[in-house]
Amino acid sequence: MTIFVKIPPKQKRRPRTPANRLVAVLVYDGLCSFEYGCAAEVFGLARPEFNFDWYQFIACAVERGPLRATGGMSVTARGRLSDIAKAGTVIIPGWRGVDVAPAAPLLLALRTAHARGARLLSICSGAFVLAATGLLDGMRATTHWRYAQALRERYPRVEVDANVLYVDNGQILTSAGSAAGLDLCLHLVRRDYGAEIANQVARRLVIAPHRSGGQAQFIQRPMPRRDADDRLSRLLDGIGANPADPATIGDLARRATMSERTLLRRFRDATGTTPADWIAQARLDRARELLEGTALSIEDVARECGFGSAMTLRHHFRHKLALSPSEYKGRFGKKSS
DNA sequence: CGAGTCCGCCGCCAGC
DNA sequence: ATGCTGGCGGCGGACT
Repeated sequence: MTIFVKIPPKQKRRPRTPANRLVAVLVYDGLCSFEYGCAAEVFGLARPEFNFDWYQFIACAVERGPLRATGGMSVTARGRLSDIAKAGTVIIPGWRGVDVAPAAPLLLALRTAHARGARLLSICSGAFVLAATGLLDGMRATTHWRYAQALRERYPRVEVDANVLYVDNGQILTSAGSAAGLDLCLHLVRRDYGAEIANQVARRLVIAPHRSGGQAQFIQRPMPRRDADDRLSRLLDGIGANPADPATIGDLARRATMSERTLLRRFRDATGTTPADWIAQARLDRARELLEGTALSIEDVARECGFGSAMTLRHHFRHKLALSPSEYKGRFGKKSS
């Protein structure tokens, strides 16, 4: 698998606050609680750890409450449809059914928001609502793989790609099923505030490091590639495939055909971290696989995944996982009889 | 744990 | 001017 790195268009040292920080999330009868939760978790929590303004968050309902939500709850939203008119970002967290046509006032509100320049995001079956507005016509989009065929049939002008986590069309973004909504929301944070801030949000979410080595957001996209990004993408690809490969910064820079200084900068822009830290993370991932799935000794595992010695492996394990390799093996490894 | 060495990283600045 | 690049020097963390 080849991975492609999405680099935010422009990134400064200081976070770039989006002009309109109001995020409106649609609440409807039959609300998908989890998809809603993804948006609320990323955009709706207080973040005192940041010394700059975070997003404002408002839940908007079309119908009068209380409304049903999956999981046996009923909810009432503070906001109304009119609040969508003020939002800089509108999120559709799923939809109550692929056969249920969205009400005309909702579609109008979304089209108006789009014309005003607001960004529209859908999670999972929320793509059906966006498609109903006609705004997805001629665009690439995605949805939950279970609904991809239905979306194609109902909206043949939408180019449905079921093999990606999300699609970023700039002003309109769609994501695949359920948890891919988190990836998309984090992607937007990355666009707005940069990779480092997005990583901090991800860390607080305690998202499994397996998804991306715990750092950057990858998009698997069979799209026209950006040549400028290609060199770095290839490099990250190589590190992931063979983390044991010992390489100095100089080696990496040569492989990526850029100077060391530029590599460091581009690396941070794309991943929010440094090469050494990234490689250590990749090696740790590899070490965990080996500890889980093989009977190799700690010493062998250390050698195999590129740490110089068992001591170094222990050090990184302690540091990143607050656990020793042998504890990890005992807990997650194969039963040794 | 500490001393010594190494080098990864980043601020700064100059050049294109 | 602006934006990106690359070289230099130094600090601090990592490895011995």
